[in-house]
Parts: sequence; structure tokens; C-alpha cells
Amino acid sequence: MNSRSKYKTKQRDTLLGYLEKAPGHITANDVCKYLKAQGENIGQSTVYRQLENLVDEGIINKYVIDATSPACFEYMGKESHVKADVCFHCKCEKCGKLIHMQCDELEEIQGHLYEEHHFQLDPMRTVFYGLCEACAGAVQ
Amino acid sequence: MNSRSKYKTKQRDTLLGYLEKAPGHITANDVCKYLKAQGENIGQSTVYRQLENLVDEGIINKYVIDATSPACFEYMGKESHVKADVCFHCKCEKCGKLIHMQCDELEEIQGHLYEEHHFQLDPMRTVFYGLCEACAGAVQ
DNA sequence: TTGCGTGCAAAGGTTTTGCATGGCA
DNA sequence: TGCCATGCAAAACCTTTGCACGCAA
Repeated sequence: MNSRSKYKTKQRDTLLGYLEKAPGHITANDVCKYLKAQGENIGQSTVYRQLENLVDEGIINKYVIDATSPACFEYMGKESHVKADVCFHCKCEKCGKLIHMQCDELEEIQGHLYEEHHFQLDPMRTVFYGLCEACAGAVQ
Repeated sequence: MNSRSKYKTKQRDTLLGYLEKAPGHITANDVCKYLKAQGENIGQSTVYRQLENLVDEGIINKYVIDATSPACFEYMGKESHVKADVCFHCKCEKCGKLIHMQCDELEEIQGHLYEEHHFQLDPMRTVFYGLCEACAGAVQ
């Protein structure tokens, strides 16, 4: 679980450079394909291993939405993890779209659950299921 | 995605009968092994397909803990659906306990998500992950 | 020099799919 | 009778692992 990287390698820097400017949610496969397109040949095991390291270090986050779709990663920042913003995820049961949202009011859920129900919510892993705007409007 | 069962088959009944009295969370593999031990020979594809149906029907819930471990299922009950009351579920990531809660304030989440984010929450299927009181107190 | 990081290939395990057969309504 | 459900096997899929080599410190 705690396999923090001790060496600074070219591959790690390349990967980190991509993650920094990568948009929203990215899968390990996305990373591999991007790097390959760039001519950077980094083995997929290295990608997986470095992603795991970065998660351990808190530089990126990992989301597991469901069993069949691949895990998503997201850049959080190198600086200290002040956890200034808590993000939530909504997944559409119909089209499968993953919606990323950050909202103060939703943060209150966390406080409410803790104070009233003594439950310490982990927003990283919690996913709201339902219907997105498009799908809710499309059918019944 | 929406493959609700239309026929009532022996396999479905057998599976449902087991799920009703099955303890806590069960994997698809558990179900297969149990049925085989009972002399009930039900193909694994059938198990997976029926579990998917039952999730769609809201009779069982599906939990995904992480990418590599198999998904867990849990019996929720045949009734409800009347949604006279909206119930929420919290699952402890540590001890696995499933907490059932009904709370007016949490119902507001639904309204909020719909009005502000145009997302139609499905409380039946949404599970809040985190730490229960006991586990949160135990360690850090 | 030491031992971690890398890369390739192959394994691992869960879940899905194709297709012919059997069963419910 | 018309579909749907089933079962088997094989595929698909993501992720991890083994092992030899290269590279950082």
C-alpha cells in the first residue's frame, strides 16, 4: 500500500507533466495512449505503478465508479493537500456519463452525516447514481 | 442497460431465495459456489444476468469497493419501491457494515441536485461510503 | 555499487458475449 | 407459437506480477 517513490525518473516526470494539464478524469489506458502518441514509450506496468505511487502521495486521486469500467485518476496538485475543495461525482445510470461537481451545499452533507449520524463520509469514493439532464428528459 | 426480467424462472426463484437469507454482502462467485454446493446447477452467466436484473429492479444493491475485488451484492427487500420514504445507505469501508438511514435533511439533497445540478438522484442505488462511528473512533 | 524503477510478456480474476437449446406465457 | 432465459465456452477487459536489465543516488 505504501510504496512511495524514492527515485526521480524521466518516466515519472513525463507522466506527471501530462497529468498536470490533463483534463478531468483520465484512465490508465488514456495515459498509455497519450504517451504512445507523443512518442514516449512507457510501459503500461510503469504507468500503473507510478499512478499507484502518486495516489499514495496524494498528488492524484483515484476513483472507482463501477466494476467494469476502468478506474479514473485526477490531478490534485503537488502542494500540500489543504483539501480546500471536496468534489463529488454523479454517474448517469443510463448513458454512463460521469459528472464532476463541486458545491458548497453538498459539502454540508458531510457535516450533517458526521454530526447527526456519526458517519464520516468519504467523498472520494462516494458516487451519486441517477439520471443526467439529457437522459432524464429523453424518456420516462 | 434496462433489462428487467419478464419471465419467472426456477433459476431466478432459487437465486432470490438464497439472497433473501444470505448474510451481508455476497459476491457473484459466492452465489455460484453456494448454488453448486446445493446441487443447483445454474450457469455463472445466468447468475450475473439475474443479479443485474435484480439490481435494476431495486431488489438488491450492488457495491463496488475497488477495481480488483469483485462486486458485492446485498438483499434490500422486495417491497418498498413505493418510495413512501426515501432511504439512504451508508457503507463502512472498514468493517463493511451497512447503515440504513432515513432523514428529511438528506432528502433535500435530492431536491438540490435536481434544481441546481439537473441531476435526478436515485437514492435506492446510491451508497455513501465512509467510516462508521466505531471504526472512525478506533483509528485515524 | 546498491537496489529501485522499467519494460515486456504473461498471468490473474471478474464480468460479458455468442450461439444453440430449453422453458415460460 | 414467440420470445425470453439458460448454459457452456470463449472472449474481453483491466490490472497485477515475474524477471532481467538499466539507471538514479
